[in-house]
Amino acid sequence: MSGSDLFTGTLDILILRTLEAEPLHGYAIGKALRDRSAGVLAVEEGALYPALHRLEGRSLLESEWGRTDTGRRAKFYRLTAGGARHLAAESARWAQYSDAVAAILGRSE
Amino acid sequence: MSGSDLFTGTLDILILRTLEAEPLHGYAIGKALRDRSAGVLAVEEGALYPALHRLEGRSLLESEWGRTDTGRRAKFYRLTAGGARHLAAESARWAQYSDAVAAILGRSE
DNA sequence: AGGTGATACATAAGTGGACGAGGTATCGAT
DNA sequence: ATCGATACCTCGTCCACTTATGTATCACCT
Repeated sequence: MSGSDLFTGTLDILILRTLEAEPLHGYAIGKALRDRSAGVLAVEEGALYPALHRLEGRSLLESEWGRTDTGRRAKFYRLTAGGARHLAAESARWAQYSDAVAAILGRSE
Repeated sequence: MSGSDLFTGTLDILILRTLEAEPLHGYAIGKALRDRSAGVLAVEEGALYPALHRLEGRSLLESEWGRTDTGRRAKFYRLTAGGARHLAAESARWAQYSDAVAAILGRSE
């Protein structure tokens, strides 16, 4: 409970969503999430890579080794059709869930 | 993965928030959350009671045996000062986090 | 030449919360 | 008398996340 950890279960959707626009390699996904959230979504590597393997194991992602712009070796992940479906479903579930929590917590204004 | 399970870490705040208005007993807390969220927040008893004990162990809650309106024996939980502080902090963290997730997921736009 | 920091991947041990399934007991209603 | 709802509890299991550690390459600085 370091105060900056993720709420379990959200990482998968965040990854899938990040890959919806374009294939990216793992490290770039972590960086993208951190940047786009101004540091709020600080994904630890020890959570990120297992998550990617997990998602690939469920065929929600596919991977392929390649090279970055700067010529570095990296594994690129791409969303599968199943992954897109899963993202849509889980994304809806998250929306419903966070609305419910917000309703309980009450708007802070 | 029943499709209605909680996102780990949110249960504590939901409980604390529910007790902010008035002391309630465990079973009533679960029911309140389920009712106020139209069934979205379905708290299993196997998660609820351990959570209450956990929170009491951290002195965020205090408990006392009593009787319900209908005369049934029940353990009533009350928010402590520390619990209120914890709720405020974690509630803010949740707001920040869910906003970040919403920004990534890009809903409502 | 050596050191540092960022990039890029990976796994292992440990923590801890939620689930599922079981249990006890009381009460009102059928 | 049994059933469903109320009200509590705990145990085993699973699994996501943390922390720590490891490999390796590359740019940059001194």
